[in-house]
Amino acid sequence: MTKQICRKKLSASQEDYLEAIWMLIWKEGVARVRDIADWLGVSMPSVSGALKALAQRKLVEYSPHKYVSLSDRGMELAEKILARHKMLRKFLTDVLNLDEQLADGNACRIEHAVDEIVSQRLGYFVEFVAQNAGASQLAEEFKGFCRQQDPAKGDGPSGAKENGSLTLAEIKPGQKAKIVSINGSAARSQRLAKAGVRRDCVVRVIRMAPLGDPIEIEVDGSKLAVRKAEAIDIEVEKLE
Amino acid sequence: MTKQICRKKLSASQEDYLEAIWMLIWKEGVARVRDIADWLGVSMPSVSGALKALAQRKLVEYSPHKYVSLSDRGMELAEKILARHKMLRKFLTDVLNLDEQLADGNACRIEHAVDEIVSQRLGYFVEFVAQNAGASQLAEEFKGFCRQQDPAKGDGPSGAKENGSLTLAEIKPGQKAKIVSINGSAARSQRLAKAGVRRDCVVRVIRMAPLGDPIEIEVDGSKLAVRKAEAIDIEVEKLE
DNA sequence: ATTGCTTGGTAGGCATACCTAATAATAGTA
DNA sequence: TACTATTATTAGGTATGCCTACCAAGCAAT
Ligand SMILES: [Mn+2]
Ligand SMILES: [Mn+2]
Ligand SMILES: [Mn+2]
Ligand SMILES: [Mn+2]
Repeated sequence: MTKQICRKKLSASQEDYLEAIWMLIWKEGVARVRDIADWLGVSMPSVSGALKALAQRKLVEYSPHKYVSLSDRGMELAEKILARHKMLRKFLTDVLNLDEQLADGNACRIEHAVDEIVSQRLGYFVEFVAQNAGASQLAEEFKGFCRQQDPAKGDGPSGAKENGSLTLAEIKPGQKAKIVSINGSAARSQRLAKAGVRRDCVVRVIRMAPLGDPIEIEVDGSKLAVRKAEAIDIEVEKLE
Repeated sequence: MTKQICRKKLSASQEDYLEAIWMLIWKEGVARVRDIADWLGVSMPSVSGALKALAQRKLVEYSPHKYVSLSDRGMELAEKILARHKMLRKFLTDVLNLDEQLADGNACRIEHAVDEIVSQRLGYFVEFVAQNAGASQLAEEFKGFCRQQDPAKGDGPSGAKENGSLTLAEIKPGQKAKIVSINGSAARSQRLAKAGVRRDCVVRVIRMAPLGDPIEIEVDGSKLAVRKAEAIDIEVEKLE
Protein backbone atom coordinates (compact mmCIF):
# COMPACT_ATOMS: atom_id res chain seq x y z
CA MET A 1 0.00 0.00 0.00
CA THR A 2 1.57 3.29 -1.08
CA LYS A 3 1.46 6.45 1.01
CA GLN A 4 -1.85 8.21 0.58
CA ILE A 5 -3.91 10.94 2.15
CA CYS A 6 -5.85 9.69 5.14
CA ARG A 7 -9.58 9.95 4.55
CA LYS A 8 -10.55 8.97 8.07
CA LYS A 9 -13.01 11.26 9.79
CA LEU A 10 -11.53 14.28 11.50
CA SER A 11 -11.27 14.34 15.27
CA ALA A 12 -13.34 16.82 17.26
CA SER A 13 -10.21 18.80 17.97
CA GLN A 14 -9.23 18.94 14.31
CA GLU A 15 -12.68 20.17 13.37
CA ASP A 16 -12.30 22.93 15.92
CA TYR A 17 -8.95 23.94 14.44
CA LEU A 18 -10.48 24.22 10.98
CA GLU A 19 -13.37 26.22 12.41
CA ALA A 20 -10.99 28.56 14.20
CA ILE A 21 -8.83 29.10 11.14
CA TRP A 22 -11.87 29.85 8.99
CA MET A 23 -13.15 32.28 11.57
CA LEU A 24 -9.82 34.10 11.90
CA ILE A 25 -9.37 34.41 8.16
CA TRP A 26 -12.85 35.84 8.02
CA LYS A 27 -12.29 38.26 10.87
CA GLU A 28 -8.65 39.25 10.48
CA GLY A 29 -7.87 38.37 6.89
CA VAL A 30 -5.17 35.93 7.94
CA ALA A 31 -4.78 33.17 10.50
CA ARG A 32 -1.64 33.10 12.62
CA VAL A 33 -0.53 30.41 15.04
CA ARG A 34 -0.74 32.88 17.90
CA ASP A 35 -4.34 33.82 17.20
CA ILE A 36 -5.47 30.25 16.68
CA ALA A 37 -3.95 29.37 20.04
CA ASP A 38 -5.70 32.25 21.76
CA TRP A 39 -9.00 31.54 20.06
CA LEU A 40 -9.02 27.89 21.09
CA GLY A 41 -7.40 28.44 24.46
CA VAL A 42 -4.44 26.13 23.80
CA SER A 43 -0.70 26.71 23.66
CA MET A 44 1.15 27.62 20.47
CA PRO A 45 3.03 24.32 20.29
CA SER A 46 -0.32 22.53 20.30
CA VAL A 47 -1.33 24.59 17.28
CA SER A 48 1.93 23.88 15.46
CA GLY A 49 1.38 20.18 15.97
CA ALA A 50 -2.22 20.27 14.86
CA LEU A 51 -1.32 22.27 11.75
CA LYS A 52 1.24 19.68 10.72
CA ALA A 53 -1.38 16.94 10.94
CA LEU A 54 -3.91 19.03 9.00
CA ALA A 55 -1.30 19.93 6.38
CA GLN A 56 -0.52 16.26 5.89
CA ARG A 57 -4.19 15.73 5.14
CA LYS A 58 -4.06 18.64 2.70
CA LEU A 59 -6.67 20.58 4.64
CA VAL A 60 -4.48 23.58 5.38
CA GLU A 61 -1.67 25.14 3.42
CA TYR A 62 1.08 25.66 5.85
CA SER A 63 4.77 26.30 5.65
CA PRO A 64 6.56 27.21 8.86
CA HIS A 65 6.61 30.89 9.81
CA LYS A 66 4.04 31.79 7.15
CA TYR A 67 0.37 32.55 7.49
CA VAL A 68 -1.98 29.60 7.57
CA SER A 69 -4.62 29.18 4.90
CA LEU A 70 -7.24 26.58 4.13
CA SER A 71 -7.19 24.35 1.08
CA ASP A 72 -10.39 23.99 -0.93
CA ARG A 73 -11.19 20.77 0.86
CA GLY A 74 -10.34 22.35 4.21
CA MET A 75 -12.55 25.31 3.46
CA GLU A 76 -15.38 22.99 2.55
CA LEU A 77 -15.07 21.01 5.79
CA ALA A 78 -14.67 24.16 7.88
CA GLU A 79 -17.84 25.59 6.41
CA LYS A 80 -19.72 22.37 6.95
CA ILE A 81 -18.79 22.22 10.62
CA LEU A 82 -19.48 25.91 11.07
CA ALA A 83 -22.91 25.55 9.53
CA ARG A 84 -23.58 22.76 11.98
CA HIS A 85 -22.40 24.94 14.85
CA LYS A 86 -24.68 27.76 13.77
CA MET A 87 -27.66 25.48 13.34
CA LEU A 88 -27.22 23.86 16.74
CA ARG A 89 -26.76 27.25 18.33
CA LYS A 90 -29.95 28.48 16.73
CA PHE A 91 -31.82 25.42 17.93
CA LEU A 92 -30.63 25.92 21.48
CA THR A 93 -31.40 29.63 21.58
CA ASP A 94 -34.52 29.87 19.43
CA VAL A 95 -36.27 26.61 20.19
CA LEU A 96 -35.03 25.69 23.65
CA ASN A 97 -34.79 29.34 24.61
CA LEU A 98 -31.35 29.00 26.19
CA ASP A 99 -28.73 31.62 26.93
CA GLU A 100 -26.48 32.51 23.95
CA GLN A 101 -23.21 31.72 25.62
CA LEU A 102 -24.38 28.41 26.97
CA ALA A 103 -25.82 27.58 23.56
CA ASP A 104 -22.55 28.40 21.86
CA GLY A 105 -20.46 26.19 24.10
CA ASN A 106 -22.82 23.27 23.82
CA ALA A 107 -23.22 23.69 20.06
CA CYS A 108 -19.44 23.53 19.63
CA ARG A 109 -19.38 20.20 21.43
CA ILE A 110 -22.50 18.64 19.95
CA GLU A 111 -21.37 19.58 16.43
CA HIS A 112 -18.78 16.79 16.57
CA ALA A 113 -21.21 14.18 17.86
CA VAL A 114 -24.04 14.27 15.32
CA ASP A 115 -24.20 12.40 12.04
CA GLU A 116 -24.83 14.32 8.87
CA ILE A 117 -28.43 13.12 8.60
CA VAL A 118 -29.22 14.11 12.16
CA SER A 119 -27.70 17.53 11.64
CA GLN A 120 -29.71 18.00 8.48
CA ARG A 121 -32.95 16.88 10.05
CA LEU A 122 -32.46 19.13 13.05
CA GLY A 123 -31.75 21.95 10.63
CA TYR A 124 -35.08 21.31 8.97
CA PHE A 125 -36.71 21.36 12.36
CA VAL A 126 -35.23 24.71 13.30
CA GLU A 127 -36.31 26.15 9.98
CA PHE A 128 -39.73 24.61 10.39
CA VAL A 129 -40.21 26.20 13.78
CA ALA A 130 -38.97 29.54 12.43
CA GLN A 131 -41.23 29.52 9.38
CA ASN A 132 -44.33 27.73 10.45
CA ALA A 133 -46.87 30.20 11.79
CA GLY A 134 -48.53 27.59 13.99
CA ALA A 135 -45.18 26.42 15.21
CA SER A 136 -43.73 29.76 16.18
CA GLN A 137 -46.50 30.25 18.69
CA LEU A 138 -45.29 26.93 20.03
CA ALA A 139 -42.10 28.62 21.14
CA GLU A 140 -44.18 30.86 23.38
CA GLU A 141 -46.21 27.96 24.71
CA PHE A 142 -42.98 26.14 25.45
CA LYS A 143 -41.67 29.04 27.49
CA GLY A 144 -44.78 28.76 29.62
CA PHE A 145 -44.29 25.02 29.91
CA CYS A 146 -40.73 25.56 31.15
CA ARG A 147 -41.86 28.04 33.77
CA GLN A 148 -44.30 25.41 34.95
CA GLN A 149 -41.58 22.77 35.21
CA ASP A 150 -38.73 24.78 36.61
CA PRO A 151 -40.09 26.02 39.92
CA ALA A 152 -42.16 22.91 40.67
CA LYS A 153 -39.09 20.65 40.59
CA GLY A 154 -41.27 17.74 41.72
CA ASP A 155 -42.35 15.30 39.06
CA GLY A 156 -45.88 16.54 39.38
CA PRO A 157 -48.82 14.69 37.94
CA SER A 158 -47.01 14.22 34.66
CA GLY A 159 -47.81 10.54 34.26
CA ALA A 160 -51.55 10.70 33.82
CA LYS A 161 -52.36 12.66 30.72
CA GLU A 162 -55.70 14.45 30.66
CA ASN A 163 -56.43 12.14 27.77
CA GLY A 164 -58.35 9.63 29.89
CA SER A 165 -57.06 6.53 28.12
CA LEU A 166 -54.21 4.99 30.06
CA THR A 167 -52.01 2.40 28.38
CA LEU A 168 -49.94 -0.42 29.78
CA ALA A 169 -46.80 1.45 28.78
CA GLU A 170 -47.63 4.09 31.36
CA ILE A 171 -48.02 1.79 34.36
CA LYS A 172 -45.07 1.97 36.74
CA PRO A 173 -43.22 -1.12 37.97
CA GLY A 174 -44.92 -2.71 40.96
CA GLN A 175 -48.37 -1.42 40.07
CA LYS A 176 -51.30 -3.56 38.99
CA ALA A 177 -53.73 -2.76 36.20
CA LYS A 178 -56.85 -4.26 34.70
CA ILE A 179 -56.94 -4.58 30.95
CA VAL A 180 -59.70 -2.58 29.32
CA SER A 181 -59.06 -3.29 25.66
CA ILE A 182 -56.40 -4.51 23.30
CA ASN A 183 -56.05 -2.58 20.07
CA GLY A 184 -53.89 -3.35 17.05
CA SER A 185 -53.85 -6.34 14.72
CA ALA A 186 -55.98 -9.40 15.44
CA ALA A 187 -52.93 -11.64 15.17
CA ARG A 188 -51.25 -9.75 17.95
CA SER A 189 -54.36 -9.82 20.14
CA GLN A 190 -54.55 -13.54 19.65
CA ARG A 191 -50.94 -14.07 20.52
CA LEU A 192 -51.30 -11.97 23.66
CA ALA A 193 -54.51 -13.78 24.62
CA LYS A 194 -52.72 -17.11 24.35
CA ALA A 195 -50.16 -15.77 26.82
CA GLY A 196 -52.96 -14.85 29.21
CA VAL A 197 -53.28 -11.16 28.39
CA ARG A 198 -57.01 -10.69 27.82
CA ARG A 199 -59.76 -8.16 28.49
CA ASP A 200 -60.60 -7.74 32.17
CA CYS A 201 -57.66 -9.75 33.43
CA VAL A 202 -55.27 -8.19 35.91
CA VAL A 203 -51.56 -7.76 35.23
CA ARG A 204 -48.73 -6.46 37.37
CA VAL A 205 -45.80 -4.63 35.85
CA ILE A 206 -42.61 -6.21 37.19
CA ARG A 207 -40.08 -3.94 35.61
CA MET A 208 -39.35 -1.92 32.53
CA ALA A 209 -36.16 -2.11 30.49
CA PRO A 210 -33.92 0.93 30.63
CA LEU A 211 -35.23 2.35 27.41
CA GLY A 212 -38.84 1.48 28.27
CA ASP A 213 -38.81 -1.54 26.01
CA PRO A 214 -39.60 -4.35 26.65
CA ILE A 215 -41.87 -4.27 29.69
CA GLU A 216 -41.88 -7.30 31.93
CA ILE A 217 -45.29 -8.17 33.35
CA GLU A 218 -46.80 -10.85 35.53
CA VAL A 219 -50.12 -12.35 34.49
CA ASP A 220 -51.78 -15.36 36.13
CA GLY A 221 -48.64 -15.93 38.16
CA SER A 222 -46.36 -16.26 35.13
CA LYS A 223 -43.92 -13.72 33.70
CA LEU A 224 -44.13 -12.26 30.23
CA ALA A 225 -42.27 -9.62 28.24
CA VAL A 226 -44.35 -7.17 26.25
CA ARG A 227 -42.86 -4.87 23.62
CA LYS A 228 -43.52 -1.20 24.10
CA ALA A 229 -45.11 -1.01 20.66
CA GLU A 230 -47.65 -3.53 21.94
CA ALA A 231 -48.05 -1.98 25.36
CA ILE A 232 -49.18 1.35 23.99
CA ASP A 233 -52.03 -0.42 22.25
CA ILE A 234 -53.21 -2.03 25.47
CA GLU A 235 -55.63 0.21 27.32
CA VAL A 236 -55.75 -0.38 31.05
CA GLU A 237 -57.30 0.87 34.24
CA LYS A 238 -54.98 1.41 37.15
CA LEU A 239 -55.64 -0.62 40.32
CA GLU A 240 -54.19 0.21 43.72
CA MET B 1 -2.55 18.54 49.36
CA THR B 2 -3.44 15.05 50.61
CA LYS B 3 -4.66 12.26 48.40
CA GLN B 4 -8.35 12.61 47.71
CA ILE B 5 -10.98 11.31 45.38
CA CYS B 6 -10.90 13.14 42.07
CA ARG B 7 -14.12 15.02 41.50
CA LYS B 8 -13.29 16.07 37.98
CA LYS B 9 -15.97 15.38 35.38
CA LEU B 10 -15.98 11.91 33.91
CA SER B 11 -14.70 11.38 30.39
CA ALA B 12 -17.10 10.30 27.66
CA SER B 13 -15.55 6.87 27.70
CA GLN B 14 -15.94 6.52 31.46
CA GLU B 15 -19.58 7.50 31.24
CA ASP B 16 -20.08 4.79 28.67
CA TYR B 17 -18.46 2.22 30.95
CA LEU B 18 -20.83 3.15 33.77
CA GLU B 19 -23.76 2.98 31.40
CA ALA B 20 -22.69 -0.45 30.15
CA ILE B 21 -22.21 -1.82 33.65
CA TRP B 22 -25.61 -0.56 34.75
CA MET B 23 -27.21 -2.09 31.68
CA LEU B 24 -25.53 -5.46 32.16
CA ILE B 25 -26.44 -5.63 35.83
CA TRP B 26 -29.99 -4.88 34.83
CA LYS B 27 -30.07 -7.43 32.06
CA GLU B 28 -27.92 -10.24 33.39
CA GLY B 29 -27.85 -9.63 37.10
CA VAL B 30 -24.08 -9.23 37.10
CA ALA B 31 -21.48 -7.40 35.05
CA ARG B 32 -18.37 -9.27 33.96
CA VAL B 33 -15.31 -7.87 32.23
CA ARG B 34 -16.00 -10.04 29.22
CA ASP B 35 -19.54 -8.75 28.75
CA ILE B 36 -18.59 -5.12 29.25
CA ALA B 37 -15.92 -5.55 26.58
CA ASP B 38 -18.41 -7.11 24.16
CA TRP B 39 -21.07 -4.53 24.89
CA LEU B 40 -18.78 -1.59 24.24
CA GLY B 41 -16.81 -3.25 21.45
CA VAL B 42 -13.42 -2.91 23.14
CA SER B 43 -10.85 -5.45 24.30
CA MET B 44 -10.85 -6.93 27.79
CA PRO B 45 -7.61 -5.23 28.83
CA SER B 46 -9.25 -1.90 28.00
CA VAL B 47 -12.04 -2.78 30.39
CA SER B 48 -9.62 -3.84 33.12
CA GLY B 49 -7.86 -0.51 32.82
CA ALA B 50 -11.06 1.49 32.83
CA LEU B 51 -12.37 -0.38 35.87
CA LYS B 52 -9.24 0.42 37.84
CA ALA B 53 -9.72 4.13 37.15
CA LEU B 54 -13.42 3.95 38.07
CA ALA B 55 -12.64 1.98 41.22
CA GLN B 56 -10.14 4.64 42.27
CA ARG B 57 -12.92 7.18 41.98
CA LYS B 58 -15.15 4.89 44.05
CA LEU B 59 -17.69 4.58 41.27
CA VAL B 60 -17.43 0.83 40.91
CA GLU B 61 -16.68 -1.86 43.45
CA TYR B 62 -14.14 -4.06 41.89
CA SER B 63 -11.70 -6.62 43.11
CA PRO B 64 -9.86 -8.68 40.50
CA HIS B 65 -11.58 -11.84 39.30
CA LYS B 66 -14.85 -10.88 40.95
CA TYR B 67 -18.02 -9.47 39.48
CA VAL B 68 -18.17 -5.73 38.98
CA SER B 69 -20.78 -3.69 40.81
CA LEU B 70 -21.62 -0.02 41.03
CA SER B 71 -21.22 2.08 44.16
CA ASP B 72 -24.11 4.32 45.18
CA ARG B 73 -22.43 7.27 43.55
CA GLY B 74 -21.66 5.20 40.47
CA MET B 75 -25.25 4.04 40.26
CA GLU B 76 -26.42 7.62 40.51
CA LEU B 77 -24.14 8.80 37.71
CA ALA B 78 -24.97 5.80 35.54
CA GLU B 79 -28.66 6.50 35.88
CA LYS B 80 -28.17 10.16 35.12
CA ILE B 81 -26.28 9.45 31.92
CA LEU B 82 -28.75 6.76 30.95
CA ALA B 83 -31.67 9.11 31.46
CA ARG B 84 -29.91 11.56 29.20
CA HIS B 85 -29.38 8.87 26.60
CA LYS B 86 -33.05 7.91 26.70
CA MET B 87 -34.20 11.50 26.47
CA LEU B 88 -31.98 12.28 23.49
CA ARG B 89 -33.05 9.08 21.79
CA LYS B 90 -36.68 10.01 22.30
CA PHE B 91 -36.07 13.46 20.89
CA LEU B 92 -34.39 12.06 17.80
CA THR B 93 -37.04 9.42 17.15
CA ASP B 94 -40.21 11.16 18.27
CA VAL B 95 -39.53 14.77 17.35
CA LEU B 96 -37.05 14.50 14.48
CA ASN B 97 -38.62 11.27 13.30
CA LEU B 98 -35.31 9.49 12.82
CA ASP B 99 -34.52 5.80 12.64
CA GLU B 100 -34.13 4.08 16.04
CA GLN B 101 -30.67 2.76 15.46
CA LEU B 102 -29.32 6.03 14.15
CA ALA B 103 -30.97 7.82 17.05
CA ASP B 104 -29.39 5.46 19.56
CA GLY B 105 -25.89 5.93 18.22
CA ASN B 106 -26.16 9.67 18.07
CA ALA B 107 -27.80 9.88 21.50
CA CYS B 108 -24.90 7.94 23.01
CA ARG B 109 -22.48 10.49 21.62
CA ILE B 110 -24.46 13.65 22.28
CA GLU B 111 -25.13 12.57 25.88
CA HIS B 112 -21.51 13.42 26.73
CA ALA B 113 -21.57 16.80 25.04
CA VAL B 114 -24.54 18.55 26.63
CA ASP B 115 -24.57 20.46 29.89
CA GLU B 116 -27.06 19.53 32.56
CA ILE B 117 -29.26 22.55 31.88
CA VAL B 118 -29.40 21.85 28.17
CA SER B 119 -30.28 18.23 28.80
CA GLN B 120 -33.01 19.26 31.20
CA ARG B 121 -34.45 21.84 28.86
CA LEU B 122 -34.46 19.45 25.93
CA GLY B 123 -36.20 16.94 28.19
CA TYR B 124 -38.91 19.48 28.86
CA PHE B 125 -39.21 20.03 25.14
CA VAL B 126 -39.67 16.35 24.38
CA GLU B 127 -42.27 16.08 27.11
CA PHE B 128 -43.94 19.23 25.86
CA VAL B 129 -44.23 17.86 22.35
CA ALA B 130 -45.50 14.54 23.67
CA GLN B 131 -48.15 16.08 25.93
CA ASN B 132 -49.25 19.20 24.18
CA ALA B 133 -52.20 18.44 21.95
CA GLY B 134 -51.43 21.30 19.58
CA ALA B 135 -47.81 20.34 19.50
CA SER B 136 -48.24 16.68 18.69
CA GLN B 137 -49.95 17.59 15.47
CA LEU B 138 -46.78 19.53 14.84
CA ALA B 139 -44.92 16.25 14.54
CA GLU B 140 -47.15 15.39 11.61
CA GLU B 141 -46.69 18.77 10.04
CA PHE B 142 -42.96 18.42 10.44
CA LYS B 143 -42.98 15.11 8.59
CA GLY B 144 -44.62 16.91 5.71
CA PHE B 145 -42.07 19.68 5.91
CA CYS B 146 -39.25 17.13 5.70
CA ARG B 147 -40.75 15.49 2.65
CA GLN B 148 -40.84 18.92 1.08
CA GLN B 149 -37.18 19.58 1.88
CA ASP B 150 -35.64 16.22 1.15
CA PRO B 151 -36.44 15.78 -2.52
CA ALA B 152 -36.28 19.48 -3.42
CA LYS B 153 -32.69 19.87 -2.19
CA GLY B 154 -32.71 23.50 -3.37
CA ASP B 155 -32.81 26.20 -0.75
CA GLY B 156 -36.30 27.20 -1.76
CA PRO B 157 -37.89 30.55 -0.98
CA SER B 158 -36.87 30.34 2.64
CA GLY B 159 -35.71 33.90 3.12
CA ALA B 160 -38.84 36.01 2.89
CA LYS B 161 -41.26 35.29 5.69
CA GLU B 162 -44.93 36.01 5.00
CA ASN B 163 -44.69 38.43 7.89
CA GLY B 164 -44.36 41.60 5.77
CA SER B 165 -41.97 43.51 8.02
CA LEU B 166 -38.45 42.91 6.85
CA THR B 167 -35.52 43.74 9.10
CA LEU B 168 -31.92 44.59 8.32
CA ALA B 169 -30.86 41.28 9.80
CA GLU B 170 -32.60 39.52 6.94
CA ILE B 171 -30.93 41.36 4.07
CA LYS B 172 -28.32 39.25 2.32
CA PRO B 173 -24.77 40.46 1.68
CA GLY B 174 -24.53 42.56 -1.48
CA GLN B 175 -28.14 43.72 -1.37
CA LYS B 176 -29.28 47.26 -0.74
CA ALA B 177 -32.16 48.32 1.46
CA LYS B 178 -33.93 51.51 2.44
CA ILE B 179 -34.50 52.09 6.11
CA VAL B 180 -38.17 52.31 7.05
CA SER B 181 -37.94 52.73 10.80
CA ILE B 182 -35.60 52.22 13.70
CA ASN B 183 -37.13 50.72 16.81
CA GLY B 184 -35.59 50.22 20.22
CA SER B 185 -34.16 52.70 22.70
CA ALA B 186 -33.77 56.37 21.79
CA ALA B 187 -30.10 56.29 22.80
CA ARG B 188 -29.45 53.58 20.29
CA SER B 189 -31.36 55.36 17.53
CA GLN B 190 -29.31 58.44 18.22
CA ARG B 191 -26.05 56.57 18.10
CA LEU B 192 -27.05 54.95 14.83
CA ALA B 193 -28.20 58.26 13.40
CA LYS B 194 -24.84 59.80 14.20
CA ALA B 195 -23.22 57.00 12.21
CA GLY B 196 -25.46 57.82 9.27
CA VAL B 197 -28.15 55.20 9.76
CA ARG B 198 -31.40 57.15 9.57
CA ARG B 199 -34.91 56.80 8.24
CA ASP B 200 -35.11 56.73 4.45
CA CYS B 201 -31.39 56.43 3.90
CA VAL B 202 -30.07 53.55 1.81
CA VAL B 203 -27.61 50.99 3.16
CA ARG B 204 -25.83 48.11 1.53
CA VAL B 205 -25.01 44.96 3.46
CA ILE B 206 -21.35 44.16 2.87
CA ARG B 207 -21.11 40.93 4.76
CA MET B 208 -22.40 39.11 7.77
CA ALA B 209 -20.25 37.46 10.42
CA PRO B 210 -20.35 33.68 10.51
CA LEU B 211 -22.90 33.58 13.28
CA GLY B 212 -24.92 36.44 11.78
CA ASP B 213 -23.47 38.94 14.22
CA PRO B 214 -22.24 41.56 13.63
CA ILE B 215 -23.42 42.69 10.21
CA GLU B 216 -21.14 44.92 8.22
CA ILE B 217 -22.94 47.59 6.23
CA GLU B 218 -22.03 50.48 3.97
CA VAL B 219 -23.82 53.75 4.46
CA ASP B 220 -22.93 57.03 2.71
CA GLY B 221 -19.78 55.40 1.38
CA SER B 222 -18.43 54.50 4.81
CA LYS B 223 -18.39 51.11 6.52
CA LEU B 224 -20.12 50.33 9.79
CA ALA B 225 -20.72 47.24 11.92
CA VAL B 226 -24.20 46.73 13.31
CA ARG B 227 -24.97 44.17 16.01
CA LYS B 228 -27.64 41.66 15.18
CA ALA B 229 -29.63 42.74 18.23
CA GLU B 230 -29.79 46.18 16.65
CA ALA B 231 -30.37 44.96 13.12
CA ILE B 232 -33.55 43.12 14.05
CA ASP B 233 -34.96 46.40 15.30
CA ILE B 234 -34.25 48.15 12.03
CA GLU B 235 -37.13 47.75 9.60
CA VAL B 236 -36.15 48.03 5.96
CA GLU B 237 -37.49 47.79 2.47
CA LYS B 238 -35.48 45.73 0.04
CA LEU B 239 -34.13 47.51 -3.06
CA GLU B 240 -32.85 45.78 -6.15
C1' DA C 1 -5.52 -34.66 39.93
C1' DT C 2 -4.80 -33.49 35.04
C1' DT C 3 -6.21 -31.25 31.09
C1' DG C 4 -7.98 -27.62 28.42
C1' DC C 5 -11.18 -23.83 27.58
C1' DT C 6 -12.74 -19.40 29.10
C1' DT C 7 -12.08 -15.43 31.61
C1' DG C 8 -9.21 -11.84 33.63
C1' DG C 9 -4.75 -9.47 34.28
C1' DT C 10 -0.12 -7.58 33.14
C1' DA C 11 3.30 -5.71 30.15
C1' DG C 12 4.38 -3.02 26.56
C1' DG C 13 3.18 -0.21 22.57
C1' DC C 14 0.76 3.30 19.73
C1' DA C 15 -1.97 7.53 18.63
C1' DT C 16 -3.98 11.79 20.12
C1' DA C 17 -3.89 15.93 22.31
C1' DC C 18 -2.40 18.51 25.48
C1' DC C 19 1.57 20.90 28.29
C1' DT C 20 6.40 23.57 29.63
C1' DA C 21 11.04 24.94 28.59
C1' DA C 22 14.28 26.11 25.45
C1' DT C 23 15.57 27.75 20.96
C1' DA C 24 14.99 29.91 16.45
C1' DA C 25 12.98 33.19 13.26
C1' DT C 26 10.73 37.54 12.35
C1' DA C 27 9.44 42.15 12.92
C1' DG C 28 9.66 46.56 15.11
C1' DT C 29 12.49 50.25 16.87
C1' DA C 30 16.26 52.98 18.21
C1' DT D 1 22.35 48.13 11.63
C1' DA D 2 21.79 46.22 16.10
C1' DC D 3 18.90 45.27 19.78
C1' DT D 4 14.56 43.65 21.54
C1' DA D 5 9.97 41.92 21.81
C1' DT D 6 6.99 38.89 19.70
C1' DT D 7 5.97 34.89 17.38
C1' DA D 8 6.85 30.15 16.06
C1' DT D 9 9.14 25.70 16.31
C1' DT D 10 11.45 21.91 18.51
C1' DA D 11 12.27 18.84 22.20
C1' DG D 12 10.57 16.28 25.65
C1' DG D 13 6.95 15.07 28.98
C1' DT D 14 2.03 13.67 30.78
C1' DA D 15 -2.58 11.69 30.53
C1' DT D 16 -6.14 9.02 27.99
C1' DG D 17 -7.72 5.29 25.79
C1' DC D 18 -7.13 2.02 22.91
C1' DC D 19 -4.50 -2.25 21.11
C1' DT D 20 -1.80 -7.19 20.93
C1' DA D 21 0.74 -10.73 23.11
C1' DC D 22 1.41 -13.17 26.84
C1' DC D 23 0.58 -15.02 31.53
C1' DA D 24 -2.52 -16.52 35.51
C1' DA D 25 -6.79 -17.95 37.64
C1' DG D 26 -11.20 -20.40 37.57
C1' DC D 27 -13.96 -24.17 36.23
C1' DA D 28 -15.68 -28.35 34.28
C1' DA D 29 -15.09 -32.89 32.33
C1' DT D 30 -12.34 -36.68 32.31
MN1 LIG E 1 -16.46 22.37 18.34
MN1 LIG F 1 -17.93 25.06 16.71
MN1 LIG G 1 -22.30 7.35 25.21
MN1 LIG H 1 -25.42 6.11 26.09
